Amino acid sequence: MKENIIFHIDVNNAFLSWTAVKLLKEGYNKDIRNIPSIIGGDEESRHGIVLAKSPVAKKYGIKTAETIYSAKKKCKDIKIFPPEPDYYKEISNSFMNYLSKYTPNIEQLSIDECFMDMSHSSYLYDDLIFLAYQIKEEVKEKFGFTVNIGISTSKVLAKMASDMEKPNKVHTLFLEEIEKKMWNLPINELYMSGKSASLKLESIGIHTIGDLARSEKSTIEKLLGKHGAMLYDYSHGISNDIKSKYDSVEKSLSTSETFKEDIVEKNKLIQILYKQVDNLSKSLRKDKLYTYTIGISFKNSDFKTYSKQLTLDVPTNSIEEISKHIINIFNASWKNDPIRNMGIRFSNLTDKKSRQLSIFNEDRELKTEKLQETMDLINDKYGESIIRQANLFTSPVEKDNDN
DNA sequence: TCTGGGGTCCTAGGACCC
DNA sequence: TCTGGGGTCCTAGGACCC
Repeated sequence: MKENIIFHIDVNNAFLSWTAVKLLKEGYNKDIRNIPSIIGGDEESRHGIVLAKSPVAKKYGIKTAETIYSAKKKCKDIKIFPPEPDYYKEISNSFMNYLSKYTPNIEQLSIDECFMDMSHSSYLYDDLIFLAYQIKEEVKEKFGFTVNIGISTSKVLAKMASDMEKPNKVHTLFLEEIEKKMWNLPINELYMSGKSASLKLESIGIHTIGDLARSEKSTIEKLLGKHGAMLYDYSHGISNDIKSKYDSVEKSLSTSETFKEDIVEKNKLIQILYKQVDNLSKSLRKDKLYTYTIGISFKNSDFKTYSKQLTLDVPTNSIEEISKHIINIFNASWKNDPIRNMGIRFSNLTDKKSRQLSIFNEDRELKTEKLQETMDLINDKYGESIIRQANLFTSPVEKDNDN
């Protein structure tokens, strides 16, 4: 039997590279990959974090997800460019589409990375490494950005490999290489060993991936539970179970928004919830899905988060019904505190087949669904939601507005 | 002029059942 | 006065990823 061969392909500084390519195409005189630059959200609307950085910015110690405020302190000449999500999606799609010509077994892990299962390709082993170099060059030629390609026999090792030296590199990380190439890395560079797990591991003297690999699995499991057992296995290159977000059916849908200013008015919050229900339930209906569980989450001015959810007996995707529950959940959970960020989430999703219609309401429900479908169609055609439920326009009556 | 948004999975504790 | 044990479902919160 042939061994598994997995490629992990990762775009170098994806958002920044993609914006760089776009700017060059538009005639911009600089390649922003070669200057201290970042892609960052708008500070004014409190979206001020670093989404991607150039290698030069990295040299200043700027990290992804830190505040733009602090990035500016590290480098006062930093150039900041806004993210362009629609453009990124477009370029990601054509990139993935291009890669899929090499294998049908391609698994997109996020907007800028994927696994390619090359096990059943007709290429010979040595040719596969050559092929990786070829793909890397072709991508650069065709799209104008560079990638890293990691090659191994499992997803975890392929992912660890593509993360090694950047940019524009191909790395292998086969089992016999992990001791030399991976065990000397600090523990927080192991995939899925984040801040919390790494800190706990450090506390018992585990500083490198090798330290973890040489420890007792049972000790790690006691410390970190199931997650610990998984990390231990990862340190030995065992496991093939990174799950793909894009291929499988969605397990939950959510949306959330950070406000320009904290909101304390109940009516405003409720209006925002209605808007979120309108949008998110549309995705539900578009995918022909129904949700059992509906929830709201809050982040207040102190950055504390809390949430409340409700599971229904009969799943739904009706804007009317979801709105009704959302209001109840809101009333039962909002602590009257100033809210910085609020969002809703649908989970426990199901498709129509497994759904049980309650017998008595079946007729009415089907009619409502038909109506909703028609409304979605019209709204799709004319852009914005020109037809909406009446309750989206009228402010709910609130008598107790004093506390 | 601090700190996004969209996901997945796990855990601890409570309710409820037999 | 006593108060098992196994299972399922649900909730809230948190860790982790890009």
